[in-house]
Amino acid sequence: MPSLLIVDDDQHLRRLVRTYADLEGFQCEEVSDGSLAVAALEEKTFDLIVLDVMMPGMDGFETLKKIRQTSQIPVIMLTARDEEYDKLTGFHLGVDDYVSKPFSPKELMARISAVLRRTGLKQTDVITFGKLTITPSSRTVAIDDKTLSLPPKEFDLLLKMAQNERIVLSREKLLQTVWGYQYYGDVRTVDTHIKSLREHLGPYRKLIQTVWGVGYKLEYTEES
Amino acid sequence: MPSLLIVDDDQHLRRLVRTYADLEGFQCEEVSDGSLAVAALEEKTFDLIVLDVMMPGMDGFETLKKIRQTSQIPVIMLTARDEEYDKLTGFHLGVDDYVSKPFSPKELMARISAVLRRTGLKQTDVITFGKLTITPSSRTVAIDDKTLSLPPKEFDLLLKMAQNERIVLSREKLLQTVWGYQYYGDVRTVDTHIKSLREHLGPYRKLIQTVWGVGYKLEYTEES
DNA sequence: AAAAATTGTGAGCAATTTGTGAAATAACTG
DNA sequence: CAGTTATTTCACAAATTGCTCACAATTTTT
Repeated sequence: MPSLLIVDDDQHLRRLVRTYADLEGFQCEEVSDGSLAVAALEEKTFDLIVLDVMMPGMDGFETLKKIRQTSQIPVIMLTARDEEYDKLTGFHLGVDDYVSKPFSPKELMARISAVLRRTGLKQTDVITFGKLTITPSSRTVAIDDKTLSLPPKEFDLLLKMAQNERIVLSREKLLQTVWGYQYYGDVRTVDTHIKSLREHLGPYRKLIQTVWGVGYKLEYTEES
Repeated sequence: MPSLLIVDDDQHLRRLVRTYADLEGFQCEEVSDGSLAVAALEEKTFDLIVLDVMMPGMDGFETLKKIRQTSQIPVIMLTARDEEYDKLTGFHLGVDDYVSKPFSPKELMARISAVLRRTGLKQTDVITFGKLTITPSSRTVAIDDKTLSLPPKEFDLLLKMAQNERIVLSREKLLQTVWGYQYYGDVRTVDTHIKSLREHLGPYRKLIQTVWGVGYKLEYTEES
């Protein structure tokens, strides 16, 4: 039962979406503006967000920008007019789909299902960045067709960052998720592992970027 | 008596399939969604899964992807429309067959039998890695045309790993599946058997790879 | 430019995990 | 039943990995 967060200032529209989403068996939650949405995401995790572009205060774009700093949750945008689609693509914010108002609830539901199916598939067995491939089931990393096996912690660290591409993860967060919640060691241990992970990645070391004062992130950029 | 796992959110459909499968003498189990299916597979082994594509929550694709991380069990997919067949083939998930709704129970049974015959052959016949051949029916292993017979546990261990090529199996998992669920012995027993299995495999000892901190896997890599 | 804060790095030691041989126990075979 | 083969446990050696710390390098702030 996937969970949905519906973000719209128009209460009628929220209700409409919710009614149909309930029928499809989604677990719904509604908020009336962008900052509430960001807050809700910090509290809970959702499988998908339906986000209206036109809202007073933080509009949909701003909200999404904020959300994308901490999450890669799938997003479907509601736009007032088709023309706004250009903006959506322009911002590279990772919008999974958009629906123009007025829309039929059925269409929206169909798109929600489609996005969930797509993104569900994306959590595949392999994660790829250019010629670097991570395969969790065999716990191997392949670089330029050569496989190498990393030490457990390094592999888990890489995997965690790969699963959160472009999102900065603090040392604390990494310790929590990779090392486990009851780990009380030195935070700088992460640095040491990042270091040797970089060594192991060779030319792909630049995948791992230091975000000064915050933590690390993995980001793949085309290079030749 | 082959065992079947039926995965579908629609209870009527599950019952329908089960009724006919029982008649054919299959040992059936039913679950209503993908995550339950994954859980069931961790508990028990089945000979085949009948998996509906369209399900709330984890859909069939997602579920299969997840299953494929730990198992190569044969799968028959139930699709709502013929068009979805493209997706099935496209994703290289190793779907053994598919049946489009609405289907006649007889057709489904025929396909189940066919898949079991096919894959059954694959399983009972031989598994090959280069010049190493494992023959479950005679419980022998041939290396470079010389057959050798392994002790029971070693053979089962090798077979289990061979059936999960490239997938890391933890000691716990191996104990569960090879030794049985009610085995309470020392986990390190696995190591001992791995050791003597390696000795028996001679030059093919490198098929069995230690995945530090996790377990063992069997992986065949071309070398000449 | 200096100070402060943060990150990179190398090295040594600690801890964990695995390999291995041997011995004890169990199961099987003729 | 005796002898053989399998299985399991255990202890210790070997290997690998993880952790901390000190100091260097870098970035930011004052």
